[in-house]
This record gives sequence, C-alpha cells and structure tokens, in this order.
Amino acid sequence: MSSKSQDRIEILTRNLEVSNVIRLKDAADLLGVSEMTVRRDVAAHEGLFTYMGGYITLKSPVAGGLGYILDRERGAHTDLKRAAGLVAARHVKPGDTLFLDCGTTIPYLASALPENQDITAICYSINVAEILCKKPGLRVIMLGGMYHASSASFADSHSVEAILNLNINTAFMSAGGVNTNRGVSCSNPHEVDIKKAVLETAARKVLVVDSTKFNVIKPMLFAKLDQFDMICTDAQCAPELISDSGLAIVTD
Amino acid sequence: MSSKSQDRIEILTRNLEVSNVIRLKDAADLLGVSEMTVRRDVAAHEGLFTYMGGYITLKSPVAGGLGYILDRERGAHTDLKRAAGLVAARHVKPGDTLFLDCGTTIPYLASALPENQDITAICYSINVAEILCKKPGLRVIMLGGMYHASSASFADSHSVEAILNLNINTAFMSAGGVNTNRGVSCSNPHEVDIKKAVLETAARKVLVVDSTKFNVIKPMLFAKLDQFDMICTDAQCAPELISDSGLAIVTD
DNA sequence: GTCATTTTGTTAAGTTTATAACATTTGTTG
DNA sequence: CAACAAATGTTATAAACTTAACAAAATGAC
Repeated sequence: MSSKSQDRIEILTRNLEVSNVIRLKDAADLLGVSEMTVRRDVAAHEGLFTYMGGYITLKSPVAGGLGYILDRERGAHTDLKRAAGLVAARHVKPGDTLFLDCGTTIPYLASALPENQDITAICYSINVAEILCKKPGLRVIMLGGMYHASSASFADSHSVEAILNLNINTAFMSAGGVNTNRGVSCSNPHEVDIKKAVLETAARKVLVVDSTKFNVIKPMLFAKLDQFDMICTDAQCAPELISDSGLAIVTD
Repeated sequence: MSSKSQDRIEILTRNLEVSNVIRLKDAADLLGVSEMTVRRDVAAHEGLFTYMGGYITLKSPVAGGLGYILDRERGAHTDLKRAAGLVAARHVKPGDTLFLDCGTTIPYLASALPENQDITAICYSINVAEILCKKPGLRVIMLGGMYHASSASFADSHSVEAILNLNINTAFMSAGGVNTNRGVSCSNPHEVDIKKAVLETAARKVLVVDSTKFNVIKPMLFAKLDQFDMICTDAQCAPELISDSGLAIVTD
C-alpha cells in the first residue's frame, strides 16, 4: 500500500470524524481521485470504514464507548484504569450531581455512567466531555478556560469560583500519585486549584486511581489522603495501603 | 399511522437490534409488504432509523451530540459546508485571535486552521473543541456552561461576560438562515446571546454559511447582514444576494 | 352498504451504484 | 533509460435504488 493511499485514508478519516458520513463521489472529489480509487481504498480498509450503498462511514467507536480512549491511550494499564473506573461508577445514584476530574482513568468512569437517571456531570477535560455529551439523558456542565494539552483539560481564573457555586454531590478525583505520608499529588499545576476547590465544596470525595499510583509522588501536592471518603481502585491494590489508612478502599 | 405500521416498525426495530443493518428488500420480505411500504415506514420514523443507499440501520441510541449528522438530510451538503469552511480558513493570519461558532460548517474551518502559527481559537461547541484541541501549536479557549445537544455547544450566564473580556480579532459565525430583508438567524435560543456578544466585540465578523442557507429564515434572529464584513460560502452562492448586498462575498 | 379516507401496491422512467475488463499513469529496479 | 509492477483511471454493462404517479385494497364513518 502506497503512502499516497495512506494519506488518502487519513484525510478521509479526519473528514469522517467531522461529518460522520460522506458519499462516495464527494469523497472522490475531496481526495482528488476517481471513485474507483476510493472504492479500492475503502475496500482495503474494511476494518476502518463501513461502506453501504454509496456512503462511507467510519466504523467508529460507538458513541459513549471507549474507542477514543483506547485510541489515545495505548499501553499503560488500561485494564487497571477501566477496573477502577467501573468500581467508581457503582457509587453513582440517580439524581446525583457529580464532578469528574481529568486524567486517563476518569473517562472509563464517564462511559460507565448510567443514562436517563437525572444525573448532572461537571467536567473540565475534553476527553471526559466528549464521552458525557454523547450520553442521552445526562446533564453536562463544562468548566471552560484555556486548554492544557498535558491533561487535556481547560482552566482559567474563574474556574474556582464556578466550582464553589455548584452543589457537588460526589466528586470523583484522579491523581498521579498516592502516598500515605505525603498525600495525593499530580503533575500539572493548573489542575491544583480546581482540585482543591472541588475538595472544599463536594459532599463526598472519591479518589479514583489504579493501583500503580500507590506510593508514587508527583510534583504538585493537592490533598491529604484523609480528605477523601473512599478510594476506588483495581483488584491489585497495594495491601499495605489498605492496612495503613482508615479509608474505605473499594476494588472489583 | 395505523397499528399495522406500528407493528412493522417494532418488528423491524427488534430485527435491527440483532442484525444492525438490513437491506430494504430483505426488510420488505421480513415484513411481508412491498419495498415501497417499508420506504414509507422508515421515512415516517426518521428519528428512529437511518436510511442510506438501500440499507436500513437503527439510529444509534446515543445520538445526543454530533450523531444527528448521520441523517441523510443533514449529511447532505457536506461538500458545500466544507467548501465554505475552507474559504473562511484562507482569511486566517498568524497571530490571530479567532472566534469559532458552533454548527456543522465551522468544524470544517476548524480542521483547516493552520498549525504552529501563534493562533488563539475561542470556541463553545464540543465538536469544534475536539478538533482544535488536537492541533499542535494552537491556543484553545473554551467557553463552558451547560451542554445543549441541539447545537452540541455549551452556554451559561457568564458566557457573554467572558466573551466581552476577550480581544477577538476575527469572528467566524455560522447561521441557519440568511435573508437579505430579515437578517441572519439560527434555531437555538441559547446561541443568540453568545453570537450577539461576539458580534459586539469582534474586530472583524465573517459569516460562514453554505449556499443552501440563503433566503432561509430560522426562528431566532441574531444579526442584520450589514453587521458582517464578509460572507464565506461555496461556489453555488445565490447571485441575487451578491447584487443586493454591499457585502464582500467570497467563494471558492 | 356506500362513500371518503387512508394505506398499500404497482409500474415505469430516471438516476445512481456495482463490477469487471482494459487503458493509462506512476513508481521502482537494474 | 528500459522493463516491469503497482496504482489509478476509464468505460461499458448490469444491477440496484429513487421517485412520482396512479391503481387497488383496506379502513372507518355514516
């Protein structure tokens, strides 16, 4: 397969991410090749595209599914993150107003949230928002601001004020490191104010981390362990943490 | 709508939940009616089904966000929308601070924005944000708020204030309808305040619409035509509009 | 039952799509 | 550069889809 063909596949894919559907002839125009070539391109990538009666679509991740996440996050303990996210989702009740932190674990929680249960979800990360916005019967509130690619999230000077004006029922927080002595930490300075504000106002605080975060220390400290009411993690959770802390630790 | 038709819809739906997709003729066999009847059934339930080129599928139950584009009706004119978006992108310069409106045309502009040119892009729609955030060397500012699925965008009471505090160089606005007498209109009330605030503060205002929007009137009026400095559209732009208005009209 | 209305079926013409076969262009290798 | 292989374009034909118009059947009201 030539690199030209590969280029076309990429252009077509990017376009389909915007438009969802494209007619064969429009795709041919877009790519500047004949319809026959597009047919052959699409046929050669039947894992990527769905072709039906003259229309090309992406065999896209089902909305609300985890395709995006898997795409972006390959490698690092996705099974553990998913497990932690699913555990956390079990603690959501109808009518809840939730805060969903940023990071690579929370999206799993987001996609596990139940639909049509009068739930309000507050977020500030594009990854999480993408998932939440596709769920029917879910109220979504997004905290805006300047985009920070390192955490795929938004933050500005008004975020803290906005958070303090919200009535958060349960906050699901992520972390880059959890250490019994030093506390809970992350890597990005711009997250700290937001996390602190949420911890200040939320009625219940749940730490959602996979077990690889235990005994890790990241540069920005944002909380002590005892500020949380519960830790949701995976089944490989470090046993010494369980004994050391008085926290409720929930695994699958 | 008879109960017979309702029965057919149910059988078809149940079948599609298993098979995902069915050909028109197979559906006709399955239901024991003519293809024409199935066509009419499907057309009468366009909220439920997606019909493309002889294939019936269930509209994904999670059509909250951009999924609604999967309609054939909405999916139409993607070539015009893309053309309008590309034309608009030509008017972006390094160092610009841009406002990108919501809608189904602006994402094409977003994906055509140049990378690494010290550009700041302000947006309030999830589908635009998704695209912008993936671009390297682009500053992105997101206006938060409550999510509105009808326009896939966020809005709240602070949006207007936030916009007035920004220094927007060029605003790229979308519209559902453009009429020489009545002005420029859209369908969603929550967009109006934001659009008006942007038009108030932006140095240059560019209307980005495909030619099918000309002489269309939508419920919410938000601007007069002469408030804009330029219209970017496709090559099939209605000639009478060109002569009537004193506006710069740019096509491909 | 009769009439009007709705639903469904049939047909035919026009358009689009599908496929294969072959022509042409492009790229690579020696 | 020649020769070859791969990629792409062109064409023609068959098949499928689309649409509108009208016919036939079913339904419901009186």
